[in-house]
Amino acid sequence: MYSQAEENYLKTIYTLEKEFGNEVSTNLIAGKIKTKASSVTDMLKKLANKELVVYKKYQGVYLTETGRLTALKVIRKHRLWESFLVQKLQFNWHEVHDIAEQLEHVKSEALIDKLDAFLKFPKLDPHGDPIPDAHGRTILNKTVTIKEMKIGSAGVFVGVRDSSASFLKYLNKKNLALGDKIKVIDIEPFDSSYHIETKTHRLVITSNVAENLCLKNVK
Amino acid sequence: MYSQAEENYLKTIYTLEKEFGNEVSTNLIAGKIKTKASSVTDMLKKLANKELVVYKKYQGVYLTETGRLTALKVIRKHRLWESFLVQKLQFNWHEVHDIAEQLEHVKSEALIDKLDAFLKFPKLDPHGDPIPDAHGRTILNKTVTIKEMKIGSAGVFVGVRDSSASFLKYLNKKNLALGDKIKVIDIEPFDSSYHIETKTHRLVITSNVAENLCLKNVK
DNA sequence: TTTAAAATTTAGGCAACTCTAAAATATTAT
DNA sequence: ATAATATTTTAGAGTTGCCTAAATTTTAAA
Repeated sequence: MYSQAEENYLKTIYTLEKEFGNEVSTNLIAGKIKTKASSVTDMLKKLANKELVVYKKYQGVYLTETGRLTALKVIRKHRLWESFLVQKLQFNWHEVHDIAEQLEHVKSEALIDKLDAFLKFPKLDPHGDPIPDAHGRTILNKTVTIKEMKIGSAGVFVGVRDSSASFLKYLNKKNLALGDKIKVIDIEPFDSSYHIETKTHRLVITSNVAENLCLKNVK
Repeated sequence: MYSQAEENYLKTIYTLEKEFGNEVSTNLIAGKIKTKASSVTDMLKKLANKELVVYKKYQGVYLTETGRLTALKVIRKHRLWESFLVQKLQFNWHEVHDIAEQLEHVKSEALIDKLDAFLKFPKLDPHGDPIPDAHGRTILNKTVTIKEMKIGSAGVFVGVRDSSASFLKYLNKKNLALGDKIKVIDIEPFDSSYHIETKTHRLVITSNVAENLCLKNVK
């Protein structure tokens, strides 16, 4: 079993690899988890000893297969807990991150399997990110932003590009929630604003907003 | 906020106070949480500095009001999580303790309040122990063992006196679960065994078992 | 009431994880 | 190519929570 600190490093390295390509630098990690570079160096040595990462002094790190799988298991737990918090406990999706950050370190295979079943094996979390299965596999998560859609097409709102608190609050205010079916009614050529429609209401969003809303199953 | 270790000590001191009266000894605590007496001494000093316990060298400890409330909040979380695991995730009640032991340390008032609501504000956990409310208050938990019941009376099975794994397994095998309505059909004077009835079946239990099953709302 | 046994505390140390400050290495700009 | 700058590592140290071994205090027994 790995410590919470180790799990956090692995998860961080995993997401940084995705974002910036392989070979993650010490400073990048330090920035992400708000520690000092020297602390990161210490931990990287420890992870390298356990063969969870490949680390060469001054050259950055990347995950081994074991490291990647371990990271994915933590991410799986994080996203399942987030789904639980939103779907079952009625949290808003911008409130759940810090809580899931703690829950993801609870150790029990049985717990996470049963939670998965309880939630009916969701494939995407409330932010629209894919939930890895027990083997670390995820579905292809082909999403399209509203900006890429044509008039008359519709899809299911599954995620955002910008997950800043302010943007998430904007969505709440406008009554746009994950899982909503959204249809593009009209596109205004003048300012490329979008007229969209949900089950309950219609509204106009700016092009800026349109490129931050991700939809699935667009037809 | 208190560390996990601190919370565990407070919880342990609370339950030992209940079981053995005030002024809990170092060795008692050490035995309960499987550490050495010297480690306990270290921690007691720390807790005393934070005014969570009153501690006099060689004289044992007892909780302050703050300490007691903090302990009760941890116990509240533990029991709510146990209820969740059994009621929603279909765990058996003898499997949930170790998982709840981890979940009880997750920090979030909102989380525990929403969990409480999701479970419909239960008053007793799966073991029949009372769940403190946010202020540390519990319902009077008047229970009666089968041994104390008369022929023809019935009640709701809410807890056990002996919560050893082997006894809990026995109950599972006999298909006796928390929440079952149990009626006393007959008492055999010869060996004082009890003939009891649930919604689904009848069985005979020894006097030994009868004094370990607690029922509520007995009429 | 003195002594032997049991319980508790102190002293010194270890492991995990963090930090600051200084040293080493890499990168960039001239 | 070399100097200046930025990045990374090392060295040394602090905190939490645990340990063992030795010293102290309490308790129970003779």
